[in-house]
Amino acid sequence: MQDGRSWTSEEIVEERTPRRPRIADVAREAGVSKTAVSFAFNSPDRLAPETASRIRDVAVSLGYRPHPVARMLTQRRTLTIGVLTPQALAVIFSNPFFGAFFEGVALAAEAEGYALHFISPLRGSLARAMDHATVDGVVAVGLSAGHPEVEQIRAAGVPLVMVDSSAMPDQPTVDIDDEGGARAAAQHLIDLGHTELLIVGVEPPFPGTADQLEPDGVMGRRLRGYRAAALAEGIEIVPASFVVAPASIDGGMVAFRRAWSSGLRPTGVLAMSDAIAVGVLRAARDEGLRVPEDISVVGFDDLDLSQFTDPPLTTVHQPIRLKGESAVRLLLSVVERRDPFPQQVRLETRLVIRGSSGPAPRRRQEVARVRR
Amino acid sequence: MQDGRSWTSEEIVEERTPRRPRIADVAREAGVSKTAVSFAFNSPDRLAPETASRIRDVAVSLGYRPHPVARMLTQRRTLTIGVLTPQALAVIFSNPFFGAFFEGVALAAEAEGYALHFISPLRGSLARAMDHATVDGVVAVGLSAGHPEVEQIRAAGVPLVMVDSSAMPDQPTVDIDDEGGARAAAQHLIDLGHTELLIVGVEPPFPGTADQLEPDGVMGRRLRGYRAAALAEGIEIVPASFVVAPASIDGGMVAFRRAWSSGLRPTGVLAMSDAIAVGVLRAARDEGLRVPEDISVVGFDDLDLSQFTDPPLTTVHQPIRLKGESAVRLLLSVVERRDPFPQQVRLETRLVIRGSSGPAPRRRQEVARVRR
DNA sequence: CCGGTTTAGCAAACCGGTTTAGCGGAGATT
DNA sequence: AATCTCCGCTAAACCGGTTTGCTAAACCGG
Repeated sequence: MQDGRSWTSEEIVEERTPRRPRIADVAREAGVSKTAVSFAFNSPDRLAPETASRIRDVAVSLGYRPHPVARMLTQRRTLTIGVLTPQALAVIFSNPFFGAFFEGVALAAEAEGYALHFISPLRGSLARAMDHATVDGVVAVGLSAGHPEVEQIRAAGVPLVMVDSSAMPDQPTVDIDDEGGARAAAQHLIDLGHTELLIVGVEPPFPGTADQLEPDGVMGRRLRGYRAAALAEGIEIVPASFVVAPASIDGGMVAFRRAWSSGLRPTGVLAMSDAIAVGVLRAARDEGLRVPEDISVVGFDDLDLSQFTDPPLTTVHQPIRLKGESAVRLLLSVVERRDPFPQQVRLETRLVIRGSSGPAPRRRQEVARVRR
Repeated sequence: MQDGRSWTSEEIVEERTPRRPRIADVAREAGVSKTAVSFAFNSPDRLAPETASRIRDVAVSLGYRPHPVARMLTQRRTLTIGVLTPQALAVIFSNPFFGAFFEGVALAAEAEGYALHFISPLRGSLARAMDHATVDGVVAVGLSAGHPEVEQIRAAGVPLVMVDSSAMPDQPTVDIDDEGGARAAAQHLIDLGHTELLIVGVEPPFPGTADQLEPDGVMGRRLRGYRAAALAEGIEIVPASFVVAPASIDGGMVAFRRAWSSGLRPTGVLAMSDAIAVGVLRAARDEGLRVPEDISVVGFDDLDLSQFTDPPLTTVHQPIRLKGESAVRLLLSVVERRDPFPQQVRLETRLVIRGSSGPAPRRRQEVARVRR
């Protein structure tokens, strides 16, 4: 005030970054109460038509939009569903399986007007990430049932649907017939005369996990399916012929190369993911093997790209998009209290026979000879 | 009260679903003020150590966790960044390009402790979706500059970084050297002797858009690159040899088939996306053409899968993940007010020559004859 | 003209936290 | 002993909306 001028608070405000207009600003400008402004937006029928439209005019002229966070607080709903993954999003998004899965999730969510919020371990902690997540419900994918966060989420009273984890009673879940699909895949190779099988599983995200192989997890179920078919035909699956790899093309290549150079000479490979199968395909070819003449490869998932590989991949089809859709629909049914009873959805799988599987080579030498 | 008993309000509450404990509950139970509880969580150093730990004990025994929405409201930050796409998420997630892009986005976001919130047109309206989005900033990808939402977001004071849209002054953007990449691709084919070129562009998401081809958009820039190289060699690109297709394998197949059956006999195809290029590859083979002997195909993007196609795809590499990372880093630098000056980041492209391109066939008949 | 019902709009409470200003008491300083 | 400082904690204001309860005026039929 040294210049003899007095500053009104309004002027001072103008000097700074223009504050986001609040409901009170609109109310003052329009000469009504905050309530009226709120009504103008949410229940215009409680206002005289001309009042409502006048308020709205003032609102747009001020550039006012109700603050979404404040609105969430009072309405107790966020119109957002959380997608929880035990791995970093960066590795999730690189996986075509999740691409398809999220497609289904997005489809069902958008249809009901919900947005998607991805929750992944922040600085290593899923719990910390959950604390920041403003969601009406959560779809957790690939989270093992024993994971500590599960209980935390349930305790927080947030509706939860688990996808592809071991079965949990009184907990909505969505999964597929992993065992049946795997059995069909193994049966297929066995029917073609294969007896030397290599199984490539999916490496669990946390190497440090105590129970490396939960018998009830996805991998456990698939392994059980493979084994069941083999056992029925008297074929033995030795531990050495079961390896794991990251669920990627590279992972599959590395795994096959390692198995091959360790002396294994399978004529049939059962991969628990298409990405791995594609990697096996490539690695096998690099070894000079012909597919399917020298070696057969069967995948799992039936990704879009699997019909375009060379040769097209024989694989176990699972309805990935539908899985995502089902999970969200199930979730929303409990979020919106339409159906408080936890449901368990199990989707079908089926073997899709394409070009990467064929009759086993007559004699093992035939294969061995090829190797250089 | 007909039974002569009086109900305390507490008992009534107990009858219903157990309310989520609030900060006041913890305060009462621990015999302290709300402030103390808040301090126990956020600035424990302002409390006597034993008080803080006692409060925390009470909190866990009650299962209390601060309500994230309430916390957002006071702290004025959501620790979430929004990803805005002009198309439905269901179509976005099916596109491997976005998979890779989101990988980069997720990487940079998670590194700074931010979660991801996807904003897509809700019931057709991006504006409506934005109104519900609780984010500290937005990365908009593929949004044309003229899109009305852009102004709305800026007016709302939400920091915004635009990726792959036409350049906007005083607006942070991230894009790539589309023109240079395209020029290199076309030059490559021309150097190989190709003169009959087919260009397949990416169909814009909104067929109804007035300016189908913004000269400054991604497609406009790439087309300009193709044209520049052709023009320099005196090769003419007639409108008929420029077609568009959805950015998918299927889209590429359909587009090529249609072009072929309409009588076009290109010896070289310039596709503006790898997905399209892969589709072209397949469709060409379906027509009995050999790649690259009869026809060469050059893509754009260099997706992971492009090195695994048959033959491996010659394509223009762009650093997709880096693009996502850069966008988020740029965004966070303004969100966290480290750098208020809008920056424009332009990333390099480079031609990657693989197996899908080769010398043009000697005579055009040579190609025509192949056709059945 | 009167009692009863609608209508239009307001003040205050509330959602569930954080933050500011300040207060009483203990220990240190003069 | 009086004053100062620091510590540990609290009351109240605040973030920006929605919702409840209520009132004054307008409307209505009799």
